[in-house]
Amino acid sequence: MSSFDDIDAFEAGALSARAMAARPTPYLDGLNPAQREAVEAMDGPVLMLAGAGTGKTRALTARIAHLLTRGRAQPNEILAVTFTNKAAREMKNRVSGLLRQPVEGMPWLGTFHSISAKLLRRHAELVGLKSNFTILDTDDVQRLLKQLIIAENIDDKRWPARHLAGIIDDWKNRALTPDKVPGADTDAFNSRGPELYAQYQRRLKDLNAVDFGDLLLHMVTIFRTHEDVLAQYQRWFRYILVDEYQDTNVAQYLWLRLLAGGHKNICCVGDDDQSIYGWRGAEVGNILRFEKDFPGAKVVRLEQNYRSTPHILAAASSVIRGNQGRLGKELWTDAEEGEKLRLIGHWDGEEEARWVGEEIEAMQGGARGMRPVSLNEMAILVRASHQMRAFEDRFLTIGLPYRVIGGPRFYERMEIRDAMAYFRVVVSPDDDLAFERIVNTPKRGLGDKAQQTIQRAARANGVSLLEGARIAVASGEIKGKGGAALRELVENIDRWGRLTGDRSLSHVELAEMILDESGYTGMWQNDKTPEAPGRLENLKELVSHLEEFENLTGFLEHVSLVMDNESDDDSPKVSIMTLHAAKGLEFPAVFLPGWEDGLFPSQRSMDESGLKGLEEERRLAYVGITRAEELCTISFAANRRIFGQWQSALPSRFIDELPEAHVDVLTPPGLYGGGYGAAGMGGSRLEDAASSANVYNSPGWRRMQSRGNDRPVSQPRESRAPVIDLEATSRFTVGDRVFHQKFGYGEICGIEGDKLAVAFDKAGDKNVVAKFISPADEIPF
DNA sequence: ACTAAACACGTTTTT
DNA sequence: CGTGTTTAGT
Repeated sequence: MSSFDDIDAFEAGALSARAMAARPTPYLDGLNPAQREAVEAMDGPVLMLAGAGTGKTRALTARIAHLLTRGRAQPNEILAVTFTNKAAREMKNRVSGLLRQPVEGMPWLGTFHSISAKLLRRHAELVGLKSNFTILDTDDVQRLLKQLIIAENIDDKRWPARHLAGIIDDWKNRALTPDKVPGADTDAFNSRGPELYAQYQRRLKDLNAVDFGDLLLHMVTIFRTHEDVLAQYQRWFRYILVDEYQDTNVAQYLWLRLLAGGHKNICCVGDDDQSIYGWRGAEVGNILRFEKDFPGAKVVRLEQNYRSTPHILAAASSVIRGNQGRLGKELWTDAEEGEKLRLIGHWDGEEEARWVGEEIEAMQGGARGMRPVSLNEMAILVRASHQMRAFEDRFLTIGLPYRVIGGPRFYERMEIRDAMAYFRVVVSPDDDLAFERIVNTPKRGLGDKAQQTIQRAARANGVSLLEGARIAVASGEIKGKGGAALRELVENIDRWGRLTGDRSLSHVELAEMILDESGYTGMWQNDKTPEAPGRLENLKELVSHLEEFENLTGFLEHVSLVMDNESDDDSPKVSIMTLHAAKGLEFPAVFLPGWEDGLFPSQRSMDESGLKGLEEERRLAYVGITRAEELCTISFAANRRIFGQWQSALPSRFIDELPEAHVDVLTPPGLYGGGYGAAGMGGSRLEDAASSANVYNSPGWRRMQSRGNDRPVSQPRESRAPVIDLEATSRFTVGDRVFHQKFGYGEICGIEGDKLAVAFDKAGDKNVVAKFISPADEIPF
């Protein structure tokens, strides 16, 4: 609602622009020649091919600083697009750091989605929407599609909504509106795909809603059909910068090409070797084709790596060499040799987790003559999120602090979505999806029958569900207990809605009031399940997040687009995340577990996309290795429990592609002499080495031996960790009822040192560090 | 209408 | 194995 109003203000900037031309350029100091070239080539198309750790963000931010300092553009005339909110945030911070002033005036630095949302709110009417449209998340989308599928009498067992959601998303990524779906795709979803897609779009329009894909696609449509609007923005955005260009899909590509079409001042930064989002529509082709799309483009290669040791770089480039059709880059560094990569095989996934835990503790203490490494400097990068559990379980029992990045998202939790639905209904009373979600949560005695009555009343009168409910109550169609509860709900929503404009009540207080008076918090307070306290805790956190926003509307917009949860807790913790989530990050010490064929490279990826899939997996391996600055440890397990079934696997084929000269092989005797069956059978020399080398030079192994493998279960008194927090245990006695964040409720059956033996109701017997346990009656709220 | 118990199903990766 | 979803029983 703001940025375009200052279009005139900018014209007045010409004078100050001239004044700025003479300004110093400290941000250029310390750039290498390639970076400098990319920064100083301001006009015309530029492709910056930036390998991992080559100072890409530095060059990008310096370029923005340069454009501003040279007076080429005002802060609000630069369009800078990233993929993640994290990247956008970082860029904002770094630009303001360079300029030594806040860049509040860069409203067009953000993700494709957030910028598109901003634009679409201005021009919504051009695609038949109102500017206060709601942005649906995947959950909303699937519920909507399910309704459509059922209404069409399609068996939603055989044709699940999530499947259709995937197909439609794919079409949108390829910028295909329902009328443009190609003939080859018409057999999708039992031949009903295109038809359902069209219906879905109509339904979205009725609901005044969009999904993620629409944010981009609607803007592309508007740019294509309204020359004046496009021209306006082509003039307005004088310079365009794009981060992670290798990850753009067709819709994003068109979006960019349209906007850059006038002056062609577009600078794309990317690395074809780090393209890992092909499965969600990213087209590596976009980056490979850049010079054709923008003739005369300047191509700059950033190849000097400032992040990793030569060993790490050698391993990374040895792996990525296996891919065809690369633009070709060779990373080099001035850094010291450092340590070789380490490779270790384990008997099973649990042992792997145990070993990594020991190793992390050893490194914290400064093992192998290496400096002590803080937990913040270590990360475990997995292929698939289900691998995280083994590590979480292990770290929980030994009391090793960890943080999961990108795990189950805060805003995707049920209680948060419920609370948000309440806010949505209050802010926009015709948000039917939100109303549907909360009408019987908490239980108000409104079952299927009552809800159908509401639907009918709404449809018959052409009004929203909320109004339908009002009518159904007034006409006496819904009577009794449910009717009374529904009347109260409707009146409450009205009242809360009036209070949004009330100055004497802050939106935070209003939110608390809504959750309280609706009976929603009460519902969880009365809930006896183990997760209820956690949910109440989350609601509390939600309310506290609200304080950072002006009002409920601003908060809702933020949440629908910025689904990431940055935690402000910076106490030292090991990070656990997927390889995808790790892109763009770096850590002194990196663990890469689960290098087994089928898991990594993922079988599914290879089945679905063949060689292309395998190559993307290989790029993922490249991304993983290049996250490491000093030490990179790769591991695999011979056996893994998946779906409750034990399965054995071969070491990843990527292990064969590691350069022997740069890798140390460690092996625990659990595998020695054939324990790891298939290793010797025609595998690579590294694999052979992995089953025969000894491991006694590994500090993690030494610790493992001296303590016994199942330390927490039968810990010898003598070898107990020196720091025992007896205070933590003193508040408990045997027989107490206690609560644990992950394991739920239980009863103490033993105390030893700072550990408690607890018989959990659901999770069974566990030994847990006392600081993770609280008395059962000391539960939040 | 709500609860408990059986049951199927699934694990990439995300704005 | 764990979760979420459908079914049968109150």
